[in-house]
Amino acid sequence: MANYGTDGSDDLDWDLEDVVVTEPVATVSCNGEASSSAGPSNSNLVSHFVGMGFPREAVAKAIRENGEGNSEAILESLLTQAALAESPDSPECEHACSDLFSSESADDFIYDLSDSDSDWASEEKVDNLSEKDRTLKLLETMGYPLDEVAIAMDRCGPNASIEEMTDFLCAAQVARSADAFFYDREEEQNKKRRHFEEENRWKRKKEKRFERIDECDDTTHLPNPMVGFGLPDTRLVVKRTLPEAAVGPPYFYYENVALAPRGVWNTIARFLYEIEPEFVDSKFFSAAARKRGYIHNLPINNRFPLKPIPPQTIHEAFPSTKRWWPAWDRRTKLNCVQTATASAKLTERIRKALEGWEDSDPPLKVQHDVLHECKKWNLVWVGKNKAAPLEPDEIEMLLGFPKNHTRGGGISRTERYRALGNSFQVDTVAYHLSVLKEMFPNGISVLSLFSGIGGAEVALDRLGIPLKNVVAVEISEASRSIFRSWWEQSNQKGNLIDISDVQKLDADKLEQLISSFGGFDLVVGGSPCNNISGSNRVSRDGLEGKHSSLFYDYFRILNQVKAIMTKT
DNA sequence: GAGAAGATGAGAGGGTCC
DNA sequence: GGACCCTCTCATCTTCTC
Repeated sequence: MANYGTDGSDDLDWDLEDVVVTEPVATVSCNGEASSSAGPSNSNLVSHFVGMGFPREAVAKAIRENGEGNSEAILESLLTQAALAESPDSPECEHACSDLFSSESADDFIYDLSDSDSDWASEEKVDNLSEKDRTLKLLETMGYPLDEVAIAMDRCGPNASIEEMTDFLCAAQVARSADAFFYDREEEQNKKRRHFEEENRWKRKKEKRFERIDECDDTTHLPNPMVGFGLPDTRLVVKRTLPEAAVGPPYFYYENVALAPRGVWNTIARFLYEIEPEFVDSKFFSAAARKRGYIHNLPINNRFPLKPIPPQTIHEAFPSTKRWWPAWDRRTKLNCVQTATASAKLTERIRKALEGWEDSDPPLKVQHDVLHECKKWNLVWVGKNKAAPLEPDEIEMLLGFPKNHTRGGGISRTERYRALGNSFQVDTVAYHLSVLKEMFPNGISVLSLFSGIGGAEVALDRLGIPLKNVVAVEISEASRSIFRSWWEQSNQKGNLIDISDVQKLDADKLEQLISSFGGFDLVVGGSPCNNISGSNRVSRDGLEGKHSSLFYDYFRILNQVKAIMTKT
């Protein structure tokens, strides 16, 4: 049920709104000649602004002043005109203000007083009060809020008459109403501006789309469902022939977010031998979605999944949540695990929103809002009305890492979330890399760029492929520490070399590494997505962004490795 | 000062309706 | 086919806390 104000202020706002709506027309219509000047050449523009609610004459004037080509300036001018027409100094507003002191209003006060039979109005009691208290009670009985009366008494002094006090209170109310009025007008203007901008945005979008069609179609069509070149237990229907330049050695495997800005995947593919990306959503491998694109030169026949098959639904992954899961939350899979997590304040707001609906489902609006937050932040139900973000160890499980993979060793909770949010989904990657098992029974040498917490290495290890040599390049000290810790704990027999920055990995260093290892069998990595991810609200600059431009280092290093290995 | 917590949209694709 | 709405997204920046 909606709550309405009880102090009468709503009525006041409605009255003012009625006055306001009529004013711009009356004021602007003074320029009657303007309407005829809007010639046929700009009739569409006139219709456009008239459609937004501006008077035709005002539109014509604004077009004359700003020119047809500058629609934003026209809008500004129209908004300014409307604001001036409704300013408190204008005669129209004075009229509106004077209404507040009209006889009708006074009648209301009288009615209130005469009709009052409360104890407050009892003559006997009033007689017993001090002069100040009597004034206060009288004004309150007249309908003024107590706190405002107190302020008025303070400002007007103890000896002020009732008339002086009512003058002060009326003036305060008028001022407040004017504020509300201007706020409303501002809102209305903002609404118009938003509407205008939205329309322009769509226009630009449409134009861009046609421009693109004219030039070349740089759109990447994401498959729906996003199953890549095939899933376990499904018949492979995809056949591909790699360009000659793409054929290994070494094999390479590149990963990034699927939902990149337009043109990004085309550019990546262009640099990586024109190989078609394989777009896969990890929800087909686990209980959480993770839409990623992979470009690789691996065979795609005879892949097999990691065993045991991980939980495929939320309830399989977190059975204890089933008890608390509301029937109206029909999620079976979680959304993409990201680097940030929900705040305690949010989960508190959810709890409070659901309290009071013990015996029935909350209203649809509440359900909708709560579900929106649950999906956005990947919340699960851990108690009555208690939604909670995933714990880091739960995310480790969802992503296919061993329990406590990121825990301890000086790694903070925030660093764990960040590192996990940036990593591979191990089961998905392992499915693609599984074809290497037959080829490298005695072990594999891996150049792991942007290695993070070692998703690729964990996948190879879980596939049973021995890690002979691993050169891991990762800028985050925390991630390097996590990976090295896993390497030591999992009793790896091979060599691990870690390097802190891909930009330090030049041709000389690569030559040195290749000569000591006899070459790399696999170059794997997912370059930073910071400037590509849809979650980035500040610098989604695509492949030219500060972080994501490191893709070109992946390309550079891969080419250098190929060149050096061909030479030797 | 470092780490944690909290607040902050926009862009792109897909679905639905007309 | 276009308009509109909904959903989803490997994040970033500021403020708070210790």
